[in-house]
Amino acid sequence: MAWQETHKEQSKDKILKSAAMLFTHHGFEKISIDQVMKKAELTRGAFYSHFSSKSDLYAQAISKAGMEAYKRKPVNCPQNMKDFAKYYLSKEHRDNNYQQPCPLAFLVSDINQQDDQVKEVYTKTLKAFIDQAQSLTVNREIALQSAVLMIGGLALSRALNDEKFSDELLAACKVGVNSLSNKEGSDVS
Amino acid sequence: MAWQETHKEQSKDKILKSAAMLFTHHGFEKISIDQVMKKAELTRGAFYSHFSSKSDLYAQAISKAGMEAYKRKPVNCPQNMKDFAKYYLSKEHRDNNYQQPCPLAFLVSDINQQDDQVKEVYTKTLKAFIDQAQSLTVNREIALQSAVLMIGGLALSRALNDEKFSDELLAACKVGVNSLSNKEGSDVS
DNA sequence: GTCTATAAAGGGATAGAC
DNA sequence: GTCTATCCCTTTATAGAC
Repeated sequence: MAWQETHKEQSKDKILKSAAMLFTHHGFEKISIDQVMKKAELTRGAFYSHFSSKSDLYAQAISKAGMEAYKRKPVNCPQNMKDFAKYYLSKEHRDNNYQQPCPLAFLVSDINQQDDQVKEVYTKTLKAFIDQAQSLTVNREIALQSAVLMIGGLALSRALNDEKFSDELLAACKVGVNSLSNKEGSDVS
Repeated sequence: MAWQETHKEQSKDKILKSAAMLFTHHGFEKISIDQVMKKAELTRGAFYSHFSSKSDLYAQAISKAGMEAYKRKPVNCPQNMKDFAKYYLSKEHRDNNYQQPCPLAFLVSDINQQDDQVKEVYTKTLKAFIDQAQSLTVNREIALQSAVLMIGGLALSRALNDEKFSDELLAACKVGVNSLSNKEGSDVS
């Protein structure tokens, strides 16, 4: 028999999904609890039956967004680094055309301002991201460098108001990830 | 005869210096105009004689912090990419031990939430950063990749609550920048 | 130009009815 | 568990004296 969500679990899930999207796109400070609850089709007062604070919501929302994307799932995940980078470093991802963009890139400099619960969740998510990269390249150092090129490249590209420059940056990062993967095996550092 | 700052220019300069440090360390939203003015040893009311809004201050503060660091200055700037990366990807930089850290890394995901004036200033600063990198590596694509490894690596390292992991990430980025520089000339992609 | 005082708005969190 | 109403604090921005 299929899993039945209770009413409370459904509400919490809607709040988390709304929060993940809003926070990722606009950052922690720019989004109010009221906006999150409105998007979840609830009212402010109901919020504290599910979460102890706005910060608690932030941590759980990042966890949900990140773990759904990077938890080991053999099906429906990229089969090599080139595909991973192409998907990740796309203009669509940069231009908010993914429904749930990657919180690692979109929120990277937000995290340092938050409490330890949030930092913990972010750290776990980055580790999952790097595990996924490492499963595609074997070499850990290359996985780390590729992760920085992808997450850092996407984050930087989003901060620019010069589209040509931003495109150039994304392209250079894709080339960088590909050449890192290609050199693997050829030299053992 | 030496340059004489007027009283007004001195005040504005103190405000900008205070704002650059506070914003870079704590982000735009976490810092109030009051905090900036207190650090500059002035009061809130005086603020609007110098700036039209908090956002205006943000743009000018980022510009000051960034341009002082990356405007072409033949003296006192790194002579090769390895030294540049060593200085930039240091634990001291990550751990807030530089008086004026790099706004490109510390604020990267903050910028997308701001108005176009701020994005414009950030874009100019990144271009100056990349020009400096390019003057040390010649090849533009390598300069772009090195910039992402440095800025993205530093930004990511600051978001983690696992110090060993963070150290490992910084180290991998340093290695990455160095191997990019070393391969230059050897292959013409 | 700088100060004190205050207007005006927004948002986190809580109280109590249903 | 969810609702409405509200407390309370912070913060941006402005007014007016000096």
